Amino acid sequence: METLLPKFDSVFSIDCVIFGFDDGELKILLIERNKEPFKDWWALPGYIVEQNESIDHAAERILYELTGLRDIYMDQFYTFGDVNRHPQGRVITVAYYAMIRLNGSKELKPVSNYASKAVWISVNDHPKLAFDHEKIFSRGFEKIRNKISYQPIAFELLPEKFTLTQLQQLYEVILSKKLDKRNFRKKMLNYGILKELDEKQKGVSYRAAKLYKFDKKKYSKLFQKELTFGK
Amino acid sequence: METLLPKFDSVFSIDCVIFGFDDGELKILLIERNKEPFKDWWALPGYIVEQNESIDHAAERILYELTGLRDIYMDQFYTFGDVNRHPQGRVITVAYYAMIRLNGSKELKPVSNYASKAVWISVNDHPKLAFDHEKIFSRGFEKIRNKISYQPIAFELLPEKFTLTQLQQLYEVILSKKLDKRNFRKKMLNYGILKELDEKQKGVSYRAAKLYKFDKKKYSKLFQKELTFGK
DNA sequence: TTACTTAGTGTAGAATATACACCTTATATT
DNA sequence: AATATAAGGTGTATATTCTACACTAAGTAA
Repeated sequence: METLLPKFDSVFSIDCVIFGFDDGELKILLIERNKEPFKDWWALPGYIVEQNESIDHAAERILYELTGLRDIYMDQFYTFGDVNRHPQGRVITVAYYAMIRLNGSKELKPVSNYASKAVWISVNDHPKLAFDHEKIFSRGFEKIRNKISYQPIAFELLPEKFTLTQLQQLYEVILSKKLDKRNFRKKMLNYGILKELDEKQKGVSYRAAKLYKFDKKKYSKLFQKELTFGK
Repeated sequence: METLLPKFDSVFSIDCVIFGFDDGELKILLIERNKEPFKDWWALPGYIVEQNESIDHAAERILYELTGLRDIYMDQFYTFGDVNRHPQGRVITVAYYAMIRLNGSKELKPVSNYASKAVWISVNDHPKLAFDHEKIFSRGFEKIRNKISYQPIAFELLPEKFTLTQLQQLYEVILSKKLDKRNFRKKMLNYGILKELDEKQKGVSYRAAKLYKFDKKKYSKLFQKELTFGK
């Protein structure tokens, strides 16, 4: 174990709150640190922004290194800049969230040099986190909870083909409350951004549900109109 | 990697989009730079974050240095981290917005070392800005436009006592559209966050309007309920 | 065939949003 | 005093959206 705390100037880092949905549960990707400080603690995946990369690029890189996934929608949500948030010096971190499809089990890549492992852990049952990562996580969760209320971002978390019940379950875990089935379906179908497929769920031991696809074109038409106060 | 975090020649800065409302116009506070790069250009007020201050503190400090105002509500809205956004090196900037009351003319303090003057300029008619400040400004404007649709933040911009017409004008300039007088009043009064005063406007050459005050207590009760999707 | 489990559907009432025009009141002018 | 001017202030009918609520249909497993 190292004891000497090095001195350094200000550093930028990125931390990622990466959400996945599987088996009715909302999960986040956590790593186990293999370095001081907070060695052996769980933490959000994150790393230093390199000198010649944009912060968006850094976020994508970190996601890629951990999951092998590219071209995932990521959004910056807050920057944490308290003086003492990192015990070794001044580190300001820009937090991003991402939402990715976990089709069954999505294997995680062996992780580079700063983590011994990376796992998907249920948001409702996650361990204590290093640094101020609990704060970052909560804020990220809050962010998607708010966002889902006015933009159906939830599709990012579902497989390409999904049932309305799966969609509703996802809303329910993000919002932490039960929704009415009929009202939910009415509202979703009314948006006109779902395409009904000629296909049904397979491998279930009860009546199979219709599958739907998300219609990206209609989505952008609908939701790029800005929010309005009304006349 | 060892415990030593890499040392980069990176700098954090804060940039502020400071809104004011006066005489029916929405304004922002701009400075004229007296240093290279972008000497003599207009820019958003901003400065380097010091080693031992939080980013929130830095934002407040910058606002104070320019306006002499403290305890103003400021909110971080986005962090800009493109590699080449600053011609002299890597500068990542955290952008904040603030809204302040301009009662008639609010005099600005003589500005410290990085600006020759600071002035209020109408948002609809502002000069070209240095760095990527146009992008920062637009994003900040967008932010308050969205926010005002679900939280009546506009009160920050008005004098303590105001008329409903003033409030409506402010909404109109932020949203860039005309609103219906009766519907606007109905909605605002329904929120229950306005206190009608026993006082009228003075110094106008027509029928004076009733003055209202913003009721902070009722506001927090009402708007701390989070946004919901409904049942 | 029966039991089980989830899929799928409609309607009525409440609340909210929208469209729309005229009289009132205070001041300034003659 | 009378008149002109300019903004203040108000109500109602219609459309739209939100909410609450319960049963039948379809497929699978025993």
